[in-house]
Amino acid sequence: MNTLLLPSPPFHLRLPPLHFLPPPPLLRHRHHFHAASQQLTTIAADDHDLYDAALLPNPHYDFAPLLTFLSNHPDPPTPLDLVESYAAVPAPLWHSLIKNLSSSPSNFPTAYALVSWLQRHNLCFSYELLYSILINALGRSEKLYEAFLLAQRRSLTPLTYNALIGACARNGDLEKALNLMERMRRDGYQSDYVNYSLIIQSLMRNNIVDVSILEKLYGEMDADRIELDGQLLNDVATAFAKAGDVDRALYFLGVMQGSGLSPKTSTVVAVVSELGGLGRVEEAEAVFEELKEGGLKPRTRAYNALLRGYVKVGALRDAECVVSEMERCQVLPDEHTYSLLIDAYGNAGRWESARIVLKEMEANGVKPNSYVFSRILASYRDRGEWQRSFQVLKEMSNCGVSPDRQFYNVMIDTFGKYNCLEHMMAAFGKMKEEGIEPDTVTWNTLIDCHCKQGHHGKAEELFEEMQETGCSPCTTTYNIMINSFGAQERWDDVNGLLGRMQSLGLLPNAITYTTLVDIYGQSGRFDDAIECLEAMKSAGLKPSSTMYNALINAYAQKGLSEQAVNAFRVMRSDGLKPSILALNSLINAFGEDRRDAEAFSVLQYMKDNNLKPDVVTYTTLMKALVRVDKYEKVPAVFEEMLLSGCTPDRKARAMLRSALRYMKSALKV
DNA sequence: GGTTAATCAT
Repeated sequence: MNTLLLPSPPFHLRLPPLHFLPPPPLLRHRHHFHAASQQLTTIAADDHDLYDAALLPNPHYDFAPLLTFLSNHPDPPTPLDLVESYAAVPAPLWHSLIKNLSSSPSNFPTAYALVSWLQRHNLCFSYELLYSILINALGRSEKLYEAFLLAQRRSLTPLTYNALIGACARNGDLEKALNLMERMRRDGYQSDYVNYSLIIQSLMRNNIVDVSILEKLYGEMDADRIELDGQLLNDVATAFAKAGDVDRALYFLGVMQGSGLSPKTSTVVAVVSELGGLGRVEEAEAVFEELKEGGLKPRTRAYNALLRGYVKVGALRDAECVVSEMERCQVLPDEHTYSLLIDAYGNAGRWESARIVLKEMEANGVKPNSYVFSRILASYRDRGEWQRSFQVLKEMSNCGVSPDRQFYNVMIDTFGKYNCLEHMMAAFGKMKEEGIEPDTVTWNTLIDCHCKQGHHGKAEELFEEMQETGCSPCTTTYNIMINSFGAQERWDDVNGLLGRMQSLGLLPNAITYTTLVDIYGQSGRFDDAIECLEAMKSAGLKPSSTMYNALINAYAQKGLSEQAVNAFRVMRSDGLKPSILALNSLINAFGEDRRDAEAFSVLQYMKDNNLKPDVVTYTTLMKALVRVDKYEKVPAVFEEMLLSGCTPDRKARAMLRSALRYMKSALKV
């Protein structure tokens, strides 16, 4: 796993101007971190000779009699001469033998018997290492429960901690892995870098990366000065890309380049895809070009990532170019390629072209499936054209494709988001009629849409029904219900939900805490709100700007400008950048507190700090003026908004109109 | 590979 052993890079990334970032903090001490905990992985990497030696009949030691004896008599006494014949075996040979044995699940009982035997006769050193080899092997063969049993028989040491964390991460039990890591840190040990890789990989497995967890992990790695090897750098870069922090991801690509490592294609693809998703197509293209210049042939997934960007910004010509380049390079388009292309035509209102793509798809032997149609439906939903649902459904059946669960989930969400609760419930009924079992996403969508329309009673009924039909609520479900009970100021029920989460072992996430801050803040319970903020910090989650925004907003709406400013300061001292959202709330706070001059000084602050004021900024400023009866100053603000390139929306125009109305009535008097 | 939850102006 040493970075020096990796092949030299086939290409060098030239990155867009992002080199304002500080030098890599994690690479300063790469040669200093060699905790005992790493021995486990070191054995795997470095002791090939010994490892092989243990497989073969050893010139000095024949283990066969011992192993035969142990598999027949797991519970000795062992004849003394048998014990003595192994007294001089060097420890590394035992380590290798156990590792070799436990790599095959059928030999596991023998491996375990051997470890117990060695300990009983005190023939080896570092039993912790032996046990961690066993735990590690159990984790690799999906025997997490057995791994825990084995670990719990003794107090946890760095070696067993690491083996157990690895076992959890490999088996997708992220929560247990994180809890163990936390305990390990509290006990004063640092975790193995391999475990950081395994945990980050497990974090990415469901494709949505929780930024707070990632930030927390990265903070620990930084604090512990964990060495970032090639694998971990790739994992961290990919995770940051998938978490939406593409600048961080680009930075780690740069770090790899600087250390002479080549990023994996999958890492580059994740970055290109994320850049595309953010509409940063020039950068996406630049990184993609680097991939090609390095002599690597991009395949379908890489092209799809680039295509995503062009579709996102509506660059239809560029999107078409990508597809023709794929043809030229004989890279076969897949369902994803086609569905992106269909998205692009759909977004441009070119339904006919989209239909042609569907035909082409069939002609090329890629059968359209529910996935493609759910993408089409989602893009209509995002543009507000929920009526198209029926058309998509018809088109689908023309192609002989039946909707699957996820398609129905999108459809239910589409109707729910546009106030069509009857259509939504009808779709839900049809889904069940067709024998498709609703999942947590289905129920969450149904419940949340009812909450959003203010039908909290129905939402609660659905929450009960969900459980009656045997579908277990997840963290998201609880977050939705906490929000609903909070809106109704049912504080005991909110606590009831939190208690149930805890008894089920569901950890509150950043959204849970933010929701709590929001609902407590909105109803003026600021002490409770701040308590939640503290609880989040002590749970080890990094407070997000969203959370502070919720708090600032709550103070703002009550006209408590001093407290809002204070919350803003605390946010800054936590190292969070002021966002437009937070500053708009601050303007609102001053406005509601009749401090219009200060509201305008926030506008100045935005301009001085290269933050572009938006429609909300100007609308809130106009409101601040109305609040202090300075109607005559409103039109100038509206004017400035237009000049700064903001398109006024309904609310902005309404604000101007009401100011003009007040002016007129003031003139009459 | 697609779907769900929290933050700004009437």
